[in-house]
Amino acid sequence: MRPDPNLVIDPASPVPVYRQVVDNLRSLLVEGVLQEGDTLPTVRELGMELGVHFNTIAEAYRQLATEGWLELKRRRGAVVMARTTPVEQSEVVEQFHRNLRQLVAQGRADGVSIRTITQHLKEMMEEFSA
Amino acid sequence: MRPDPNLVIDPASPVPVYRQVVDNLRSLLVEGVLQEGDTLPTVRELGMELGVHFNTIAEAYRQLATEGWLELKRRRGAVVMARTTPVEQSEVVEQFHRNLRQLVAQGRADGVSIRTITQHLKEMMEEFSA
DNA sequence: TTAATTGTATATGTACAATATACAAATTAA
DNA sequence: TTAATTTGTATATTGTACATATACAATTAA
Repeated sequence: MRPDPNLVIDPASPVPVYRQVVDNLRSLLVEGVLQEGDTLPTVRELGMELGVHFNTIAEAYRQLATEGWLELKRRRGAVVMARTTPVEQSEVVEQFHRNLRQLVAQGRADGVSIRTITQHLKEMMEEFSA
Repeated sequence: MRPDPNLVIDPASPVPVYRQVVDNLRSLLVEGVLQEGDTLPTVRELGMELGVHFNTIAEAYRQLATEGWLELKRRRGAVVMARTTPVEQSEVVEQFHRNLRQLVAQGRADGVSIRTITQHLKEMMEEFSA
């Protein structure tokens, strides 16, 4: 079975397409929407659907394979693997903190109200307890 | 006076340097660390400090000027302007939501624990009520 | 008026993103 | 077993964007 991840990519974004694909899929993997043993669409299928060349998708899959999320076999497509989460490192935490700050700042600058931001942060936290 | 923003840039990051500078400064602007009337370092000063070419800094300043944060005058340097926050738009909010999701996913994939993430999200919220 | 300081404009080298195309492996069907 | 098809891979090419070098223009100060 090939669950359609229903990705949102923005061709106008400064972030390269292959990385948008990586980021989208990583979210689904972390959240468990895509689980061990699931098979992703073929590079050609997903490329067609997103309107980009299949090599761009292949690059994204390779990146996720490097991160330990996927196993790529010829003809069998990309299969989601079991993956052990790395140990928490302070440097990574600091990077996370900086990125979060900048994301919130970007949102506020773009007009997202403090109320809305708070709401989304809260939602995000509640997903964990659930 | 020229407050030193004390920016953190990572030459190894895939995010281009000029955008790292933009993101860092935008945080300081949104948070009010840099306020109306403040003057930023000259492009050559900041470039020297960060070890990049001054044109790279100029590009960042121009970006922030486009966003309405800075006014650039020859010889007078970059001056922080009063800026009216745009009205909240649903599309922007959705983008913010996607970015937040991806940031958290990235963090979890890199080993940041749910506990740590929750802690940072909470901190961020508390900054608003303060 | 002259000199120094600063942002701007243009050109260039380099790296990376995205594609085109040919190839190799694995499955399926005859 | 063999041939055809489906897939990911490898390599080359093209275009775009990042970063720099360098010359220029404007403004301030001496």
